[in-house]
Amino acid sequence: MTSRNTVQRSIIEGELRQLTNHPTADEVYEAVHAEHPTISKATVYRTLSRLSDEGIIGHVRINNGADRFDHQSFLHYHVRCVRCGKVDDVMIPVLGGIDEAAARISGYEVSGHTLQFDGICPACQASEASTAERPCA
Amino acid sequence: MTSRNTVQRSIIEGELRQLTNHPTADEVYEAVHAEHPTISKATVYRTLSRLSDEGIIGHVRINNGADRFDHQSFLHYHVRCVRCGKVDDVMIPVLGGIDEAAARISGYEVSGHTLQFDGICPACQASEASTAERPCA
DNA sequence: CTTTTTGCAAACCCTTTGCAAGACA
DNA sequence: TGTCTTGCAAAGGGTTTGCAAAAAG
Repeated sequence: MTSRNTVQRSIIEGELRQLTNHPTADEVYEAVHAEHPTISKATVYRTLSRLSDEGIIGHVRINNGADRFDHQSFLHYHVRCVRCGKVDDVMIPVLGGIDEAAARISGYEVSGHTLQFDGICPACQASEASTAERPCA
Repeated sequence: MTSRNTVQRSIIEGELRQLTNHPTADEVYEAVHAEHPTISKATVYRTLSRLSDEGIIGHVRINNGADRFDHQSFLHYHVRCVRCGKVDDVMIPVLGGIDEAAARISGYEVSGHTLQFDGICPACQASEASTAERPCA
């Protein structure tokens, strides 16, 4: 139950703090691995999972794609580009009272919600306008 | 581009219409396979995907779990039991104007959104109260 | 007769797990 | 010490794909 401060843990958390674009576990692994080749993928997955369970980092579950991790752990929403897969924050106000409404209607004991937008990011909009169909960077 | 009316397609669609509990593709396959053993899993996956692309059925992307398909294709929300994995409809009103708000703030061209609640279903609440920790039916 | 769809099996992506060795408290 | 964490590799769940044969229009 007690979480230990291992070398790997602080490296992985530190790396996530640099990667502000909602990296996947695998992207975190690549970054970590580049500087610390001995750290394994399993450790990165396990550590990110622990950090998010402990509320230290955010865990963004994405429809249709790998889970992502977030240096910000408070509740906020995301939009995903259906062309290039990029994920950005959407800082609209948190939906107040909606969990209670859902609980009332469904009979579930509701603990939270996820809201995800789908769309086309500015970069892909631009490249679509000019070059017909090309995935953006 | 033209979608053909194959025997498999109508069997798969018909089966989904019977299964009103947001089955996974694999659950649809099991049901179809029970009566039509020659229909392959790949066909079920491909057909469900086509039907939902064409707006004939709904596609429910679930955080942390297999995609599900829905005999209802209009926009509505879902709640998922974190204990047993059950998925139910949550018939609260659709969030009006929220896509536009998200678009304004993010710069994305927003095409839609997904809202998913997490919680504990009535059955699991009951079994939790009595028998501590046991997944519900 | 042309194009889509099927069935099969293998491939694929993302993630988790068993286990023995190693690190932390 | 006693327990948690690591690294490795293998397994796992869910889904997609290449291909040749079959079916639809």
